[in-house]
Amino acid sequence: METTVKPKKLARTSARATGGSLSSNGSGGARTVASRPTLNAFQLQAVSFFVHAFAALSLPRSIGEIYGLLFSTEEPLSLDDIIARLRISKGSASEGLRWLRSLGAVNPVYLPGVRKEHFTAETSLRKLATGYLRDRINPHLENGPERLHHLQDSIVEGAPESSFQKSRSNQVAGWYKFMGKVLPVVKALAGKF
Amino acid sequence: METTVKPKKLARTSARATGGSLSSNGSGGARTVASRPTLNAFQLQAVSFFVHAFAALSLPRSIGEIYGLLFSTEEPLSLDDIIARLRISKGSASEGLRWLRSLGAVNPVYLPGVRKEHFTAETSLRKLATGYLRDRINPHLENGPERLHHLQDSIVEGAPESSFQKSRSNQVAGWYKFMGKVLPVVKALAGKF
DNA sequence: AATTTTGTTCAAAATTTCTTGAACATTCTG
DNA sequence: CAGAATGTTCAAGAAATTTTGAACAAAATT
Repeated sequence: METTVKPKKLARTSARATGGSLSSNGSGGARTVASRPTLNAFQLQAVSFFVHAFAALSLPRSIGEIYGLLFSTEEPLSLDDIIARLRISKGSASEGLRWLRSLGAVNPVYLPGVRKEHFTAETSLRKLATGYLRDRINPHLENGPERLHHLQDSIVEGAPESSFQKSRSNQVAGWYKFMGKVLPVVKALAGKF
Repeated sequence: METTVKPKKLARTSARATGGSLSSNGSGGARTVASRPTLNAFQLQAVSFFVHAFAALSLPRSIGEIYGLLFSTEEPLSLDDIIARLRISKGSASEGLRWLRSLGAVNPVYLPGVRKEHFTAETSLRKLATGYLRDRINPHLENGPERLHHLQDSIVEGAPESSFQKSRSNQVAGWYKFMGKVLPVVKALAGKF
């Protein structure tokens, strides 16, 4: 009957196989510009790995797939390469690439004489962490001071509960201070990897 | 035309007002055990605050609401108190409370002579962070070594791309080391708030 | 033991998020 | 410039998650 607590994502149904229809190719990857729509064993593992890892951050599978493919491929790949290899739609690939690019998780590569834009994966943890914090965490922290003020302004001076409420407000203020302390440390540590 | 990048959640439609139908009550909160279904200004702000904050972690709004209510209420509240005040279903309240409890974000309070289980919010950042890391992050890190091995095992020794693939594997190994370094530091810093 | 109180579970409904695919915009090539 | 190549956008469909509500289980009271 499973009486144990199961704090995962409150999920109940959940299920979306990592598989799909990614064909594997004995060995070959891309050559100069790549175009053959198969993944080698390493690429398959990498895609699976990053789909899982990105899911931990509640990011869509397509983004994990794209990053995993680029991470595991030495040659720069174009939008069409990605579409052909991962069998995802143009729309997903385009939006996914944009997201990764804005984060700094993917680098454009200029290939002389080649029209299509090509990309490789950024693997510097410092850059990845910085980009993620900048795009996904900071936006939530920025209006922090304002939100804290809202909280403080809603306290009725003199009311019996005001003392309790003030201590809670201070608690929140402390959390913001914590974020201010911990984020730089994380970035500094990330720089070493 | 907004040509600027907008890496948020890839959301396009999105919209679910924070408001809802939480009635505000001039001043009064709960008395001893609470049961009047209104929120004071401070509680309203707190609920809004935590719904927003939890959303940053992709957690459902009901969980943010419950934690926000408990955080902003001095008296312990029961399941029915929460339902009445937040106007959410029994199911949501029950599952949300279970999730918060298993994380350690909510503490059961024993009130002599009272049947219903009552709860207060845990506000120690150390406990909150520890619980979150334990329940949401560690599970993803635990099978890390195994996943890393899969990656390494898929490398074909001697193949021209094996050198590249090995360097990528090492990259991943480094990331796991980073997590091993940074998590303890975060916990240690959290202890001070 | 029957009844009431309290809390959990889960199928169905509501909502949100993601993917697709085709239309559109833009840039390059001949 | 016309046509082709490349890439973006977004409405509609598909899929996943969250919420609801009622049935069920467990514990306490009479």
